Amino acid sequence: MGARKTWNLEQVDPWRWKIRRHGAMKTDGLVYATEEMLRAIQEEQALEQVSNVACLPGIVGYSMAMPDIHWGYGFPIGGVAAFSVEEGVVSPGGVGYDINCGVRLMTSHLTLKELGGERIKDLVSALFTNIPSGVGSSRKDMKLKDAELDRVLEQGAAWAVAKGYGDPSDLEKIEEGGCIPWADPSKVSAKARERGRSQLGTLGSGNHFVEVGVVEEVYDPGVAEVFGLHPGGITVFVHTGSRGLGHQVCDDYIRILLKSASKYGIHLPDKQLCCAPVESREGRDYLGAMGAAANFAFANRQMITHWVRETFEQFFGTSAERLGLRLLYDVCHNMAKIEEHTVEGRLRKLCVHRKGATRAFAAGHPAVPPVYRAVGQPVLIPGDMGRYSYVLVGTDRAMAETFGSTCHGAGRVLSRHQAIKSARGRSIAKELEQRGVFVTAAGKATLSEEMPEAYKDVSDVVAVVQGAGISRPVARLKPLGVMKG
DNA sequence: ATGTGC
Repeated sequence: MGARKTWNLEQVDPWRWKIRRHGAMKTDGLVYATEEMLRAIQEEQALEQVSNVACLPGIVGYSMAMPDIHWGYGFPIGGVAAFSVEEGVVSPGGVGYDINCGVRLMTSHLTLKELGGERIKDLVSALFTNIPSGVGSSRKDMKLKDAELDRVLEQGAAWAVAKGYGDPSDLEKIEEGGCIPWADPSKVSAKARERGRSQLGTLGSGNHFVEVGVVEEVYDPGVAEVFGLHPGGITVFVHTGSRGLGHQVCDDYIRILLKSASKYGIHLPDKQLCCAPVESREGRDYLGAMGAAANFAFANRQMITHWVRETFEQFFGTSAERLGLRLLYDVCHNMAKIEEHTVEGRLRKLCVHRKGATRAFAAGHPAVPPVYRAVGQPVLIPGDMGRYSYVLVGTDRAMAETFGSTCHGAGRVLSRHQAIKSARGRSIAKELEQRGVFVTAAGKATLSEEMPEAYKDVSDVVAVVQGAGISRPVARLKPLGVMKG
């Protein structure tokens, strides 16, 4: 990656830092972080990636980085960048390998009392039995035929609901209603289809998880009430994406778009930023395939939600309705979407890339479900498995400044390799149990890779987006039991 | 993230 650069960062306020436009940059970079966080970020060369993104044609506003920024393929993880639809580009590196990786949260009528003692262990074990997880996990009983897979890729979560996974009322509580309408299954390669065919309804590995938790603290009682969050209430997080299908789509289109730079005369400071004009054939094809992979991920989370409900029904011997297991919301954190935003007083059509960043639309926005429109979009921020997670809400400031975007999680501080090294000779499961969190994982190295110290303290990340005003805390959740992939 | 790296 070359010699480490000394960054000329200009502090705007305690939460914002500007990278002044230099070299081939077409706009400034804007990093949301505290001074302390910035030191760690600089060592990772993620800031060079923020500058590189600012060099791409048609960028509108700043090349931004959220406080959970770290190094990624081409674009940093935690990156937000918007491009003009007419003159700008779309880039697979700006979305990431796990297309529509995202999080959903369920609330319930259950309280801590009903999960006391050893019960949480049995519940997590039951989830582990009912939801396929781990690297290469598949469902042998469901190898989708091509026509059926096409419907998944076109309809997303609605396909799953039509098949009996969950309730039609779930759909209104998913970003985009759980369906990217411009998805084009015909742009998804045979190889990607083959990988996805038996993986629908599986969790995957790494930081993907199902987590049973409890509402520990409410910061905004009014909004929490609207979201159905009450202190002591049991919640369930589902974090997963588009599995091998989305990975293959990304791989396929990186290969295709690597040829677009010379064809369209785009200067790339880094080949990993390969991209094509939004309105070119290659650009439209990628968006179509990406939308299809996103719909696969929506269907995936919907199916897993159904099995979570079934597991709770078996475990507590009563219906999911009586348990009140209702979907609060489902957010995407690896996506590029065509959205309209007001820029310098003018309404513009933009291709907004959020890679490891969450949409955080404010109250009143038509894309916020009617039930939440008066308060704003729920923003789901999982932390590491030992500490806590947050629910935030979108703000007007986010609309004005970040194209309605905020952070997506804690962000790594140790690489997977470093984490494994530092976990050697320890039992991460035992350490977590001492902190009151029961964990189980499909992969042998997963618990080491995912141990709490491998991540920033998510409360520090949330403090930055709160301080900057681009989202507002509603509640903090504590994990009780986690099933990892 | 990933049928996980050359």
